[in-house]
Amino acid sequence: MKITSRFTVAVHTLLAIYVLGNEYKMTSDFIASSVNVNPVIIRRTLSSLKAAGIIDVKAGSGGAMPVQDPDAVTLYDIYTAVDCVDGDLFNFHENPNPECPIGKNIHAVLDSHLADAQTALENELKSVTLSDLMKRLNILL
Amino acid sequence: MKITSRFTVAVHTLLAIYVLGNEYKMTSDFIASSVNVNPVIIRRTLSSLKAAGIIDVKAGSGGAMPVQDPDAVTLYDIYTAVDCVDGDLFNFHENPNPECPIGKNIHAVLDSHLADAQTALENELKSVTLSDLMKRLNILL
DNA sequence: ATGGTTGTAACAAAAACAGTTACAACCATA
DNA sequence: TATGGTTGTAACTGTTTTTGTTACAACCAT
Repeated sequence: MKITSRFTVAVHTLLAIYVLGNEYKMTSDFIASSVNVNPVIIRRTLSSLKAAGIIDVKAGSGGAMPVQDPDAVTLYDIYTAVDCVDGDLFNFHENPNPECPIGKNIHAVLDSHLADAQTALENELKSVTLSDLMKRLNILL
Repeated sequence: MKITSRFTVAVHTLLAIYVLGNEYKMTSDFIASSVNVNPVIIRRTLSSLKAAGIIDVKAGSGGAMPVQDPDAVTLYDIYTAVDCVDGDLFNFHENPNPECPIGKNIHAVLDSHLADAQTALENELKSVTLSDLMKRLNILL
């Protein structure tokens, strides 16, 4: 089980737009060649990021550009923008037996702990901004 | 994306064994009817939990029983026992373009943050023991 | 020896992801 | 206003992962 690569592709895409956007026109073809995937994958990613209000994409003339300040965009925002997880992170088996004392109470016993774990993950993602990544990237360049 | 139900099935299975094990013989059929899945699913779960040293399973005569103290078994132990995640939780797209400044450095920029998020999740799972769940369950019964 | 059980292989079905082709809609600009 | 490059999206394929099922040999207390 892994969290879909849509997430890291989206981060990669945003870094390209925010860091290289002044130098180059950021078309889906350009970004696709940096990420090394099919341009359609990038267009889908751009659609999601646009719907989340993080970037803008010019139809026709082409090119993606920043909308939000990179300080305001966290990894969590990107993670939700590309729908990595639909609601609960942990999967339950359906219809446990209500006749059984365990089956009847398994949700009551487990749910809060699983929610805590998911929240811990998400809080960590909220603590990192696009701006943080850009600073780190600039040191490496 | 969701974490496989093998995990919650395994927790359910262990609660059954630890809480009802004195009253009933815990066969795969018995547990399967509480969880409401095919008995083979439970046998596979029991195999994993046995391999992790948490329980013992009697072939032939049948029945599963506790080995480890419930205080010593955390949700994380169960999570790893059933292989919810193989190594990294977050998936990367393969072979980003090394000619591109972003592609070349995307791992250096992202990896540690993703590892932190994964660790936060896992630490939360480590903080809950089977014993905690049993106490909560006893209140509800 | 037997009856109920485990362990596991083999396979089918379903769901999620990833990748691809195709093409209409769009728009700066020549 | 025609054009060339681009986006947006539908439709489809292939792959992988997960889940469910049947089948049966090996096991063992009685």
